Amino acid sequence: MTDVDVLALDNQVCFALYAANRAVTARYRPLLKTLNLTYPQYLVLLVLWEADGAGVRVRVSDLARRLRLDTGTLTPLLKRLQVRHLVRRIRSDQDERVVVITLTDSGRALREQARTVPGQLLGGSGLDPARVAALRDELKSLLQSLEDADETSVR
Amino acid sequence: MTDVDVLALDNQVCFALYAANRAVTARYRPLLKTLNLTYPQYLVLLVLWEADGAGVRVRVSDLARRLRLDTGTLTPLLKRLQVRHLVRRIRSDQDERVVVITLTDSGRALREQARTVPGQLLGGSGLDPARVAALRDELKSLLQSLEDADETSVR
DNA sequence: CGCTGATAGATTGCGCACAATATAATTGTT
DNA sequence: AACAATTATATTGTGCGCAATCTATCAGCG
Repeated sequence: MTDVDVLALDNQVCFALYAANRAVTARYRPLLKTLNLTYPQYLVLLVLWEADGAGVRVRVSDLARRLRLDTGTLTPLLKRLQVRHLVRRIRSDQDERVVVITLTDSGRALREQARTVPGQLLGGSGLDPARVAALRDELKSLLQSLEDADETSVR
Repeated sequence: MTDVDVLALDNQVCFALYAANRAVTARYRPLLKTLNLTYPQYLVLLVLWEADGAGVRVRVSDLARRLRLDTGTLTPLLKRLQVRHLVRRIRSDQDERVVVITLTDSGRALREQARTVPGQLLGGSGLDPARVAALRDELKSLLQSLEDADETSVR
């Protein structure tokens, strides 16, 4: 492969990622609109629902690590969910630096309405589930590679 | 598959896409920082550089179509590039609704500095070019499927 | 010509993303 | 105990990304 090809490939794959990501979240938008949620808010709730079922306490930093977001994104997002009484933000007694996020009953109840969301997405798109799963695994692998590289370069 | 699996964060392609996209653009950021560009600004310039070489006029709507962005994103972005004298925004004489975007000499010159950007990205990450190319093709195919579905649903 | 509908772009407003910085609490060290 | 370093979250500011709305222009048609 020539240098030119490598340069072009970089641009192509990054743009493909950029465009595909927006196309997919655009596909989510009308579905989540019925729950009055944005896509990042939905992701936060996915983590909270999962932890709630397992009886695990979720701190802001847990959400940050799981979703690869920082507090500049999460704090205002969580405040908006709090205003809507979907979550509570409670400062920990043991360590007063920590804020624990818990679901309210409304937040817990929203899970039932959200159950139908994933199915309506790819199900209604005529996309091959096996190919989609393979793509997901490639993306996870790519993410892992990038994060591993960051780790080692920092040390 | 149980309901729990469907809502599990790790099982979602969309999250993999979302996280991988941000990881890749984060990888671009320090490189583009040396040119004082953001990733969307860089994408706009890629289109302009390409059209400039081919002697093609680029309208705002051309950028919107190519990059899948709307004017609410593009207009302020282009104004910022204009303030920095990288592009000109000229309203067409033939059709006064149209705004044509042209490169200034500085904007054209920036292309040389940008040449080294892509190679440093995935090339320096020890990722297999063939796998990256396959990923690009899958993403393009996904994007195409989603856009085709939108087309038909509109009619 | 005057009207209607379509088209191109701009504007406003909201919600992310993220860098940079700040604040407060905790831990480690001496 | 005093203090430096670390950790957890919050705040501020900038730039997307997109929905909704607006203005101006153009094209078609009686």
